[in-house]
Amino acid sequence: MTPKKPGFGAYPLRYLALGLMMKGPSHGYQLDQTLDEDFGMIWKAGQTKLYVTLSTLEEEGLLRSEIEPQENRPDRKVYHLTAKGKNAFLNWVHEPVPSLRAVRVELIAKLRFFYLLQLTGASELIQQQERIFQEMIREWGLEKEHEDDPFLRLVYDFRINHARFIIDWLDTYQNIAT
Amino acid sequence: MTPKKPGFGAYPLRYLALGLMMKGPSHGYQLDQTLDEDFGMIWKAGQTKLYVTLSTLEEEGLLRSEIEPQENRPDRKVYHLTAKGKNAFLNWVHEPVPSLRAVRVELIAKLRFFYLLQLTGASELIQQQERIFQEMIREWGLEKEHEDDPFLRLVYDFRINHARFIIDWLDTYQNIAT
DNA sequence: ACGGGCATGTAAGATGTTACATGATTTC
DNA sequence: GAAATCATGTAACATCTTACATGCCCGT
Repeated sequence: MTPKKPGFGAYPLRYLALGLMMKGPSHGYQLDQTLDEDFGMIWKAGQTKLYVTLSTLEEEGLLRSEIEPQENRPDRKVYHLTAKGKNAFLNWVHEPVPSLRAVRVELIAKLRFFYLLQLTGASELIQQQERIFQEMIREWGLEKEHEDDPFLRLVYDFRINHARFIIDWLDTYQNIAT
Repeated sequence: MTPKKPGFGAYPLRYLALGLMMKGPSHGYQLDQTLDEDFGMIWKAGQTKLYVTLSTLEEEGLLRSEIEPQENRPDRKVYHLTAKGKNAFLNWVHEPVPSLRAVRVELIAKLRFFYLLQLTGASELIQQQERIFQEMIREWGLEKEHEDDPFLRLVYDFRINHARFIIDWLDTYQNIAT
């Protein structure tokens, strides 16, 4: 009955689909192409997956659709955002991601939308995100239990430096792109 | 009929389970505890998942089991590696990972096994891995199509530096731990 | 008499993927 | 006449996760 865990794979596609319609109504085939143009380097979704996602989104009330008849071409099913859908997207896009591994795809997708849709609040998002990662670094630094295990020290070292690398990149991004 | 795509979530657990038995036969409950002790900081698997994985592995002929009766305790199902299972583990553990995102969990798990089981070849694995990532950097550097899009430049910058960070860490690891 | 440890699974449910179905039009 | 583009989906399959089932022993 409840979605609970949206699954790592399907999670962003919902929001990518919603986000693409922020510029106006569109139909599956076109969305698939726009997705490839604007997010192709970040995210590859099969065409069919997108259609499935769109149906789901309509069932959930985040989208609504009308059929647009065409001559000499198959009819189009044109979707547009509902208020609920717009809201869901805006909440998502302003929300920092909870983990380092979500940066590569999900956070970058969010930043992409800030850029493409010229949304405000990118700086705030980046700053929130940095604070979250700084807090992780602080907590990992406190873990003293692994002092006897050299392997664990290296793992924590990896994580801490990974987080630092991402924070640095976010700083660079903020300076250049906002 | 064929496994094809093992799925990102289940993939390492198979090999973790096999690897844990390299030290000798063991049963599900114990494996669950060892897994938590040795890999807890890297990987959390529910107890049930492990049992399911063990059954699957036995069906595939990578493990075999005997029941060990106990007094005043439930019987144990003691698994041991078959030749095929041992082989599958050794192949996996020496195989570099294909992507940056697989480093955090999968590559580190492999390195953990080199450490715990005192296997030879860690240096070779690290060097192969570095070559793979260096090749990625080279390819990303060649992508000139995104020169007009400042966002894409930043994304490629992110990837390249991400790969560099990981290569650096691998160097450090190799110097300290091998 | 109850919580925790020991020990193992099954079966159902949720989720994700993709092969296939359809069919007209335009371009080579 | 073959291939690509336009346009959409269904239904089956594969995979993953977890709620639940079972049951004894030990300590407090």
